[in-house]
Amino acid sequence: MTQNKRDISRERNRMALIEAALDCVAELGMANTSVSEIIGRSGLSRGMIHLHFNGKAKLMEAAIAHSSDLYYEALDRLLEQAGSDASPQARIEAIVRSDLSAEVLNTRSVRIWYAFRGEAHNHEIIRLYSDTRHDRLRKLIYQPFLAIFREVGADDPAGVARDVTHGTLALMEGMWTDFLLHPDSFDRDAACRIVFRFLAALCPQHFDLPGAREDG
Amino acid sequence: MTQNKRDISRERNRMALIEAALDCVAELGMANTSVSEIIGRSGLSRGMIHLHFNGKAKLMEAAIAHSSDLYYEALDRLLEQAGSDASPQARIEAIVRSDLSAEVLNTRSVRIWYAFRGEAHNHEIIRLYSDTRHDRLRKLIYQPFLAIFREVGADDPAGVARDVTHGTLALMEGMWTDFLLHPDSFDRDAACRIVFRFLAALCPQHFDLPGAREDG
DNA sequence: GGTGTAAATGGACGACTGTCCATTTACAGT
DNA sequence: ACTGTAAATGGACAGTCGTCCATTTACACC
Repeated sequence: MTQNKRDISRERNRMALIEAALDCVAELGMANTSVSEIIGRSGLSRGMIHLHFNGKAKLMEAAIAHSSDLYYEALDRLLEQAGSDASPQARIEAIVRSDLSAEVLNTRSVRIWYAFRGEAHNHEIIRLYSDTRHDRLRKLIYQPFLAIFREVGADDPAGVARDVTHGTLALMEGMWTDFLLHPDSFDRDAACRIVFRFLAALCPQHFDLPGAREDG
Repeated sequence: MTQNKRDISRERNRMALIEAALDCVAELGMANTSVSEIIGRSGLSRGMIHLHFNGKAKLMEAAIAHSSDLYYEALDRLLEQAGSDASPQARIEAIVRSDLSAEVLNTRSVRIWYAFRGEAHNHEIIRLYSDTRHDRLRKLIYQPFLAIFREVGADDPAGVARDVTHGTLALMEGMWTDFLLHPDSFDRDAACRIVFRFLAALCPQHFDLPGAREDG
């Protein structure tokens, strides 16, 4: 068998350390995440971090990688169940709704994400994962926008799609920040509505929200 | 005289500690900002932090307060020179341009801001200053939007203005994040253009950018 | 100039940090 | 059941953390 009782135990302990580290970051922040805290939460012994990761720094790198994986998995799951053969506007809507859903955007995930990013300039790896995540989301949303602006015969569909993609990502980023600072009063529906109101104004034929454009 | 040589020296040292602390946060992040580092940068002696602030925690609180003041001052200065008797759309434009200008948004300021906010949930004071800053910006931008949507006779001008204000702030927030992660490749003009493109789509009569709306 | 008082110094202090290794434990293969 | 090997333990270790205070310095007032 490829999975010994040993290997299973090893892998389980490895993951326990990563999860404990992420819990720690979410609750206490980067500054207060110590080896002792992580060990205490995992219930394992002190030497495990050095054994599995060769030090705290490498553990944190594994933690950011895992955190990124969790984000992708949740996003993919939601997008898959939304259907991939939908219209461009439906795909964009699904992405926005997924990115702002409770499964992807919650207290734990947002705190971890901002804690890591607050230290991005000190750790190459964090920047790398941050960029990868951003690029992937950008590509996912750029294609449908490009299709839309080609369809309506825009002068420079690629340019417009690029700008609108950039703006839409910035909008979602801002909504994440809102959630970080006020998780209790945050209104997911309102956040979606505002994003769609902006998109409806930019392409009323595709996101036909009544009253999106109040002027003109 | 109200300002002794002593008082001046005292105040100068106090500020030196705050500035050193902010430099530290900007360069090393919250996690690596230690008393020793701050002292080293300020050139003062170890006991000064306890003497002036009664501990590191209080010094950091003073630092976030000072950082917030710097933001307001720079923003006010730019808005004042833009003129306050301008049209609603000109005022909004001035706010957006100021918030994305080099004076307000630079490597130091953005790193400090995100470092503090990454730990917001641990420190009541940080959340307080973050909220205050956000509220102030929101009010500054809400009024002109309200004027615009009243002027065009929107069904629910207050509601629309609220949503558009929310979205515009989120957009700017997203642009700040872009700058944090890629200060070298960040394009201020492009960032402004994208914000205005979105606003032009929402109210074409007021932000008449050619080609803002490609569809409809 | 002498004196009182506040500012400033810098080292001592215990607590805690992350690393690492000698030891123990437990599973896999024979 | 025995043995070899990898996993896991938990304490020792040097280094750094933030706090605090006895001492020195320097200014303001008389």
